[in-house]
Amino acid sequence: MGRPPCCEKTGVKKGPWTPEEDIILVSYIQEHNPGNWRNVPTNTGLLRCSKSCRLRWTNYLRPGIKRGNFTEHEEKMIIHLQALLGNRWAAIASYLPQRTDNDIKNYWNTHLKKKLNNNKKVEGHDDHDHENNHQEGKPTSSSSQSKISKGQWERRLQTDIHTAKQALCEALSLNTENNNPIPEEQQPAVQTSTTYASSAENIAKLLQNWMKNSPKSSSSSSKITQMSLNNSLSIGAVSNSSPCEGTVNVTTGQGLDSLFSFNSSNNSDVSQSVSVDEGGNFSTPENNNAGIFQVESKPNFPDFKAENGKFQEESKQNMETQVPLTLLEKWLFDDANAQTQEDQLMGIGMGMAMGETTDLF
DNA sequence: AATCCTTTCAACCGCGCTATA
DNA sequence: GTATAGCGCGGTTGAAAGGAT
Repeated sequence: MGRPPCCEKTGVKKGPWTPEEDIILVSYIQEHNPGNWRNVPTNTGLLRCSKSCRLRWTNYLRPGIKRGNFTEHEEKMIIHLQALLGNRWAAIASYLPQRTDNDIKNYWNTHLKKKLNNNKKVEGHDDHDHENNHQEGKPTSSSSQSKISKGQWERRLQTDIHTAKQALCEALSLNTENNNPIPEEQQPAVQTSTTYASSAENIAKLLQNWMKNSPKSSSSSSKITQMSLNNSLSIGAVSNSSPCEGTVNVTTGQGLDSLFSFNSSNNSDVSQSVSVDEGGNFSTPENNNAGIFQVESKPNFPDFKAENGKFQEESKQNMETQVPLTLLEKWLFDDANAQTQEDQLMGIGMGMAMGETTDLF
């Protein structure tokens, strides 16, 4: 007896989502917040299964998603994290809050894997073991477990932990030490090109029409063109014409402002705790929460911390503690810093675990 | 211009985990 | 302790777009 289907197969629409469906879903979630996906199809009248709705939201419609080309910095982070975590895309995505796990997974499969393979060929490496482990979704460093003794394995495991901590620390510190590490001229066209542009523009048009007809739109309008945060992180109109990229050049109701406007568009993945007041103004505290994307909701704004998944968990934690770093990250920093010197002496710095990836850059 | 091949990525599928009754 | 529902995750698929012949 197999597992029952998540929903009735009959009468369920499949395939690409239309802008109209997107609008229905977005407007529903705007009112009810993400969660309880089971009820979404019935309440919205969408002929989609709940799973499809959730996927569409988390991978596409959710605010804060950056689309388009990956920056060199993002690429580097993905390569590092993939080497450490394996194909745990959701975990990797948690360190790139603007990217979805699906996006990262696709990018890895279509770009980075080839890039690494080419790099290996150029270097003449014959590292099939390493590659196989990636294929199987396991961290590289565990590849030799079966070949080494238990003592060696334990030692290796410890080394892996140190290396992981250090690499994560490095990846995170890239965020904090420099808000915009890539020179402007080297920045990819992420802000000016996106494969989603065409459909996003369709949605934007539909949204504008929809909002014109919406009673909400006339009640309170806020035009957000650009907001420079206290550390040069800018949010808002730096991006392209896609509403999902953070541009809110149209006059919208507050609810939709909050849906589409707080996407950080910088390329360094510096995550910010952004407060939005009732006038649509943004503010950010002094501290940068590396790896955490947090939005403090105020009245009339959807409570995005209630969103499911990792953001909810992390946001909740930060809402409660309001500390600059999560405990884990603090631990990583502290411990990795303490270990750096020791690891270098042991010859197990980043070079060993990341040898082939770091050479890329 | 037509056809075939390759690449990209949105969406689907199935399984595992967790919460709840 | 067990069954069930719901959600999240990773692997895979397939349509569309772009490139090569």
